[in-house]
Amino acid sequence: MRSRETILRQAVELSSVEGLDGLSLGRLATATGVSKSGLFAHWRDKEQLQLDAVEWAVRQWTEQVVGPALRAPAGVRRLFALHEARLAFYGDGVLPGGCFFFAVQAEFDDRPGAVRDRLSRSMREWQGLIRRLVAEAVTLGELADGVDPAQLAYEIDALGEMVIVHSRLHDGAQALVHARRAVLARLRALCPDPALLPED
Amino acid sequence: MRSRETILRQAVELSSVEGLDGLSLGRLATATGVSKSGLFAHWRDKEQLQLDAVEWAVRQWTEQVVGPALRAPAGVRRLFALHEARLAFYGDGVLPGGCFFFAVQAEFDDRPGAVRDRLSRSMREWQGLIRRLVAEAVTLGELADGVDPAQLAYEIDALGEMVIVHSRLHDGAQALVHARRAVLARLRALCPDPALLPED
DNA sequence: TAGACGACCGACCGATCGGTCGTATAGTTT
DNA sequence: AAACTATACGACCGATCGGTCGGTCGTCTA
Repeated sequence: MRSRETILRQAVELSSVEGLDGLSLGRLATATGVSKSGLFAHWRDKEQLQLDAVEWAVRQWTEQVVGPALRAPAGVRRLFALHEARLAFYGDGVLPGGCFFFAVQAEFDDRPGAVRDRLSRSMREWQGLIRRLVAEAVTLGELADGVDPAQLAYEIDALGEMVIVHSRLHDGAQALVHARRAVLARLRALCPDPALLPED
Repeated sequence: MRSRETILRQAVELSSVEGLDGLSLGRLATATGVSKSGLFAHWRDKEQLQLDAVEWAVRQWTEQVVGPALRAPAGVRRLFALHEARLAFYGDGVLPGGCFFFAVQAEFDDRPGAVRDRLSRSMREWQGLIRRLVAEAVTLGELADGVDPAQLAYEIDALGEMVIVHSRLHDGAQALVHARRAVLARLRALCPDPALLPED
């Protein structure tokens, strides 16, 4: 039996090009060396496979972005570590993780269903994580009082997310630099202790 | 003959849901009251229709976002006016303009072709416009010297663009407030003359 | 060793896709 | 009134889609 893992990875890779709904089960089958009906032995229908593919992608994100960041010291350093881990994930580029999420959420945000619900849940968790780290940094006194967690979380998320758009159309490396500098400058301006963050 | 304008508007509207490539010519035909073969009397093939649909959407953007902003006084006020016009365009929501661009660029950025080229050209022009307005504001002395136009343009564009993502998953109105406040605070920090920008 | 079972296959189904073609019709010209 | 032209139509094409079905083969168990 071809490993489920292999098939899901391949599904995510194909979906980052042709979309999760535009993903052809026939092409996925030949790409993984399985017959099309072989796929239906593992998944009831296309939607179940889509859900599992999203689940797999979310796990990659959690393991490679959230996990490493949580190992950084709590406070503003952990917040910036999360931002940097995300940029590193995008910068790798080999894994279609970044563009997968970007493409798929744009594809499904207008269409109700289990896939959209799963995606929006994961996005809400991501937003909540950033907000929580901001609030934590404020509590620790590492960010100025009066910082609105929701406002700052929006800014950090936006500055990181747009790397995806820019990296395709312009110079991807430059977008990463811009995204890093923007958040770094923003945090340094709000952080009483300059030693907690890198110079540049 | 049904007006080309009507058909293109309908095409953009449908594409914002099912994607520009996933757009079904059959559904577009019935939605506009034209037969499917009637569409082929106006456009050679699907790609030409897609290109015209993108062109139509770009024109909407130019007329409703770029145009009004350019009527504001030059300098940092024009820069902020551009940001506000964009947010207003997204906030309207009736026109699927915002999500159309977002969905379509995510759909085509991996697939070479005339549509992708047209989209990336228009995005490059958009980026260039912001950069030019930043540089202009610096020249007029309305922004601090040493401001990197490319860096600031990235930030303004990112903070505005993410409204699209957030408005679907969370509270859209709140995202608009966050985006407006973020850019306003950033510009006020760089602007020697506080009177040029609104309080909040 | 008999048999139950899960993985997998090739062939096939109805539906829908983009696109073509012959024809009917309305309006204009002669 | 007859002839011509532009426009749009319904019917149809091959290809591809998601999904089903009958059946094969290897493995594990009683």
